[in-house]
Amino acid sequence: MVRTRIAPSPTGFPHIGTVYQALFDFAFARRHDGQFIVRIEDTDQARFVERAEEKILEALDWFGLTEDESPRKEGTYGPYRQSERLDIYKKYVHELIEKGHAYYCFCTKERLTEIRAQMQKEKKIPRYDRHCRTLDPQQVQQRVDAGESYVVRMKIPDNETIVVPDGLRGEVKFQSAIIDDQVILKSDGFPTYHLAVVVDDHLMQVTHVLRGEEWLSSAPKHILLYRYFGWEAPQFFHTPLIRNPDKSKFSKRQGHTNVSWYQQEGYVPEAILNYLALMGWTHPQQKELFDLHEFISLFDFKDLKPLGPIFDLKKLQWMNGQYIMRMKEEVLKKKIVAFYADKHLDETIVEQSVPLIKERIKTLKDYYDIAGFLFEAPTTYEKDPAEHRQLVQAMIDRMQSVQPWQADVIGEAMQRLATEKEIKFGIFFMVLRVALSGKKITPPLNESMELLGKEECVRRLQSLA
RNA sequence: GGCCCUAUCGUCUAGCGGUUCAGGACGCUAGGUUCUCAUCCUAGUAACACGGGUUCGAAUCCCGUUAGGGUCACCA
Repeated sequence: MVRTRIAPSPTGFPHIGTVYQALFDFAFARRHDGQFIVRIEDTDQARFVERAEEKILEALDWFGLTEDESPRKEGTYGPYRQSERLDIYKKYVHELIEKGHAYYCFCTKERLTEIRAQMQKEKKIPRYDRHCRTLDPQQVQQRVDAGESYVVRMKIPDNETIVVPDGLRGEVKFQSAIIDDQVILKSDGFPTYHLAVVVDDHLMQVTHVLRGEEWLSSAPKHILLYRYFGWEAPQFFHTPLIRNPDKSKFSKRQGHTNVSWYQQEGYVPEAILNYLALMGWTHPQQKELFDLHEFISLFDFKDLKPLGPIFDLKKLQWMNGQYIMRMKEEVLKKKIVAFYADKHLDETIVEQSVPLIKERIKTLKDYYDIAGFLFEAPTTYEKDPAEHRQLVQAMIDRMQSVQPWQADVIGEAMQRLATEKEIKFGIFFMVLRVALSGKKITPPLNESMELLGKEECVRRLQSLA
């Protein structure tokens, strides 16, 4: 049985990095008829953001990466929100204390800051001095009973090599001597990530843990916890972090990390997923364009490469254009109408314009830039059409006689006029184009004119003549 | 700074000791098609970080250097 999970913290907007992770988890779980879980890691009350959980789940839906179990889809291993599992953690913390693998610590934050500063001054590794590790057990109990504030720390062995098996890198070795006695239960009664993640992954029977590379250095602590509990650890895969163009960790400042940005810019989820899949993974036939279904049938964690890819918006743009181009016209129409919901576009015009623009737009947002003139007459002109008053008047006259008002007939009539006037097509049609749309770049003119209707075309030209 | 990870065109990557003076894609440049733009077609641009080994032979294996990244919290 394969069970994967993402474990986002509700501390902000849905992050594209979370989607990146979810894509692999989802594909792997589907491929093996397993389950993909969403567990909300809300153990940091200070950073909690209202509605963040909801937005993360909505984002997954948008991408078609809907989970099998989560706070909104209770399975048999819930609850799926860590803040609702406090009793569970407490129980396991006590088990660790009883087994002698963890201990109470009463050190104040002030003291900790002090010793850290001291150690840094002495150029030693800044870590906890294990002061409370040797406290008298009876005194400890008294202080706890007296209600004194405490945390619980796990004991790290003195001199041991801890091996972290990583599916992408092999065995990564760490010396225990440099690892801190990590706090596993905070003074507010909440567990830290390290304890919660181990307990939950075990209890929820997660088999494959895919998480960011930033967790690799704390993985030995998790390995230790699994050992202390006597549990079998899941398989770990620490994925490279997506990077900014300057190779630093993908950040809001330099890149677009917020999923909603992509939605607002008119990217389609299929293209984003396809693009993301190509970061660190290669299709066996070197294919670049493939859908989620195909990806599921091929993906394995083992094929991931531990390199930190840079997010290239240009390529995403190209890919988005490819998806739009290949999309069924009916589907594209619906997406455009939905994207411009606030404009209440005339659906018939959108439908008829889709064949004209599908090869010309890279994002849904491009649609109105290129086809907006079909819905409203231009108010500004990229070139001054007033210079060609006479020509415009001639166009109007010729249009009146076009019958029927169809693209090919219109085109023929206009070409004939241009020939008569001895004007090059390029120049002639540019004047007409700008006069009708205000723009130098538009979809094919004849078809656009047919869509606009004779009356509207004439009206627009008359306002200039 | 310690520890850990990584190292092929600007970017994403193929390559898993010899058939590669390194292939594809995006981007960029030039040309063709065309009423603009886009699509499409053609061509071009551009990389094995460096230094040692191992080997008959290294982009491919080993070591070191350098560079980049991650991490060193009662945040995840």
